[in-house]
Amino acid sequence: MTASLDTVFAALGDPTRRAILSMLLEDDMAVTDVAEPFEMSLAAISKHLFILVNAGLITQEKRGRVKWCKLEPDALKQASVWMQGFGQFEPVNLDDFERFLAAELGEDANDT
Amino acid sequence: MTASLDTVFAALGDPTRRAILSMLLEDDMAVTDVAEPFEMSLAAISKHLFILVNAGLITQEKRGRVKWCKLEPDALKQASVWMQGFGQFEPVNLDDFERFLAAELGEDANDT
DNA sequence: CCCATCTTCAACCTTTTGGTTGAGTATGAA
DNA sequence: TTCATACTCAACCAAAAGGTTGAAGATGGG
Repeated sequence: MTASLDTVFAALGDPTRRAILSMLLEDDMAVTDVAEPFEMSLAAISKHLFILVNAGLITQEKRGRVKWCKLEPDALKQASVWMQGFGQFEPVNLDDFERFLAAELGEDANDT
Repeated sequence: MTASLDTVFAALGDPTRRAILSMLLEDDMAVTDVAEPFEMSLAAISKHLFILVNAGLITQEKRGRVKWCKLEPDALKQASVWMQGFGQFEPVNLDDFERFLAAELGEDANDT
């Protein structure tokens, strides 16, 4: 909603929230399912999700008892444009991304 | 140095720090000159600069009494790659950037 | 209706963040 | 030497962030 650079970058500054975004990249998820891999309470995840909603990075839709979380990648666009003003980074390198994503999930979202 | 996604995104989450980066885009600057436009103490700016150094977003070099601050745009690359994994944003749109930059400077770095 | 499930709310706690002030260090200039 | 400039350090403070727990609100199922 607000989606200022402040709220977007601040939201991205937390590894739990980045992991959540990565998970939602694969599919929409219910709140409980989002929380499952993490070693923290459901309430804590609920707060993280609220922060992501506030940054415009996800939306939530309640169907029945279940609240579905959906990634909204367009919210990253403004931030991406801001960053690219600092350097001509090669546009989209998905190989690099896959590696970073794997590292992120490996470090932050493991439930071992 | 550390330059994890955590530290980079967290550093970018503060409008003062983003404004500093925008200023350094034009030229290297001494700490005192960086602080000048802001309505906060030099010590506060010094701390912000330390956070930016820690995130790898700037480097500092002391020559004589003066400590020069230099932008290190490459530190944004990893974060940029991460973000681009969430959407195929048009690579570099400097027009958009100029507008956001102007808005940022107008809102955050005014000393009226 | 009764119960289980999904999610949030409220109160609380600890740590971090972002700021202040005053003193201290290092350097250059006269 | 003496003084001003450039910057950081240390102590402190208020507010925000990130977590907990227990209770409560919706909703669907039997």
